[in-house]
Amino acid sequence: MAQAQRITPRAQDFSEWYNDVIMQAELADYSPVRGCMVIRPLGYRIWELMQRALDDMFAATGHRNAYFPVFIPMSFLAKEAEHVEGFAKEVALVTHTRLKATGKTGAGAVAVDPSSALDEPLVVRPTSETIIYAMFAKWIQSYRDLPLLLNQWCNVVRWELRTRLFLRTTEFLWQEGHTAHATEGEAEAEARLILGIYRNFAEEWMAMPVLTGVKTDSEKFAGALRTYAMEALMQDNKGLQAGTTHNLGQNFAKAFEVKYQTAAGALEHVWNTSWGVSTRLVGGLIMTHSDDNGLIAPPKLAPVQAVIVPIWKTDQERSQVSGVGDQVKAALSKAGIRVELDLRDNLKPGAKYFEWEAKGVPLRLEIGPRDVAAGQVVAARRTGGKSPMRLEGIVAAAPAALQEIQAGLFATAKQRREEHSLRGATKQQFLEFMKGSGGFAYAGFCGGGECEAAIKAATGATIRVLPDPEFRSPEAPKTCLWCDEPSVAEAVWAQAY
RNA sequence: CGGGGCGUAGCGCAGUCCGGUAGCGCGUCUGGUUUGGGACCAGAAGGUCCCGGGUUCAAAUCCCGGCGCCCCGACCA
Repeated sequence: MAQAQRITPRAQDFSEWYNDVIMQAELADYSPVRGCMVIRPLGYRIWELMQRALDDMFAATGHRNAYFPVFIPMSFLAKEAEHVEGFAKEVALVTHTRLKATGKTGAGAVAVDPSSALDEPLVVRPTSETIIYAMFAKWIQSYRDLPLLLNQWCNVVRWELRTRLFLRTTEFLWQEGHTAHATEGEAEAEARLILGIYRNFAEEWMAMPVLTGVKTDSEKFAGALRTYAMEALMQDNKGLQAGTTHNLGQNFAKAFEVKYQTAAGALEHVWNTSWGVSTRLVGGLIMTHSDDNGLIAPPKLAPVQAVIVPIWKTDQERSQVSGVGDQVKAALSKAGIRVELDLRDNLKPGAKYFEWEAKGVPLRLEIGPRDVAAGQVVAARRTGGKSPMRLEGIVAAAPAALQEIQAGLFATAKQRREEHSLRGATKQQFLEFMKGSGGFAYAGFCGGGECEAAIKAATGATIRVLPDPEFRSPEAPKTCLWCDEPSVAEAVWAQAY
């Protein structure tokens, strides 16, 4: 009996499981360059579906897309003090513009042409605040030019020491929104608005429950006044920062002289925001839903939402079930479902089941001679369960099943998160929690960076977020988890990616 | 950047300790029989054994030096 390669079970080794799922679902592959990955068609399709949904939401709230260059003058990065410090250790530089042939063969056939050194090296963007606000300075003169609401979809490079497919790669894809406003209040409202969009996207499209809130100083974006984030809990009970929005205050406006004239005639610096989500979301999607059989894609983001697997013995049966398969495919396709009909005859049906399961397809429709005779298909859900589905009502029943799967994934993930959340713990309980299964621990925080650092040193856990009101515990904690001084805010702690 | 593991056919591995002409499973190709949960038979193709140097009559195997990748920790979305 031929057995394809198995996926390492989650319980045995979560990291290996994660890599196995990606490889077997053919979402991505390692590149010849360390820390970089190739996103394969199936993985890229998920990203495209994410892009489309988010892009529509950005557009609906008045944002427009633009594109800024990948190369940034090195001097730009130095203009905002905190920002440089944050990124200096991980920027890639372009220092030369030419190679030359050496006349040798093999690896030494080309070499850097020393005469082509750039006077000022170019930074490969790790993020685009500097180049974008340099341009904003040109474009913004009057309060009539505000707000300026831009977004760009692009790649960025951060020279990470330790990489993981989708979660942290040297080059990754993302969107970065950049806005300029007349007042602090408007910038603050923008940062909160986008955080809400991110949360909505995570919950409604990814079926991934998130906590939202504000980051502490030690975790905020380099150069920001305040950073907001959404945080999700993965199946290994580690937190994942899934998106951030920043109120940049006037830090960059001052560094890049982005000024506007008010209605009263005064000259003032603008207030900026920036915000982003990346291909890391694909990693979050994988680690939220998938199981030991492979990927589970939430229907709304599944590249293939339904696959039809015909089953036959004789040629006559084959043409019969294929014919019905064609009809079902056409009908579902017309109903807006992304559907495939798997007519390969070199694989037995069972082999196809395993393959499509590994690839995360939410709904499988099996059609055999007995089903044709009965006027039905057998509908198997990726999340478990098989049941007959009448052919006549299939254009309604299939979308309904997909909706149920989508809702079920969210409910399951949310329940798991709650089961791995600890509220009102003592210091001792907290330590045991972090040493044990881990998860989100809610506790009082004195606001001191020393306590934050001490807890990180002791447990590896960091404050993921000071949660927004709707996520806070019914009763506010009165004292700091670590030092017992009065608590200034409830904090959510977790070991995180 | 430290610790661990690994580098042999497209993929997963054995062979390395103890040197002697390159193996297994899966996949691929051809033909046939199959198909309601990973098909079977027969045949075939496919390898700079990570790279460089050394020892030896002889190196995947021993010695020296590199490189790469994965996993774990410190730093980060």
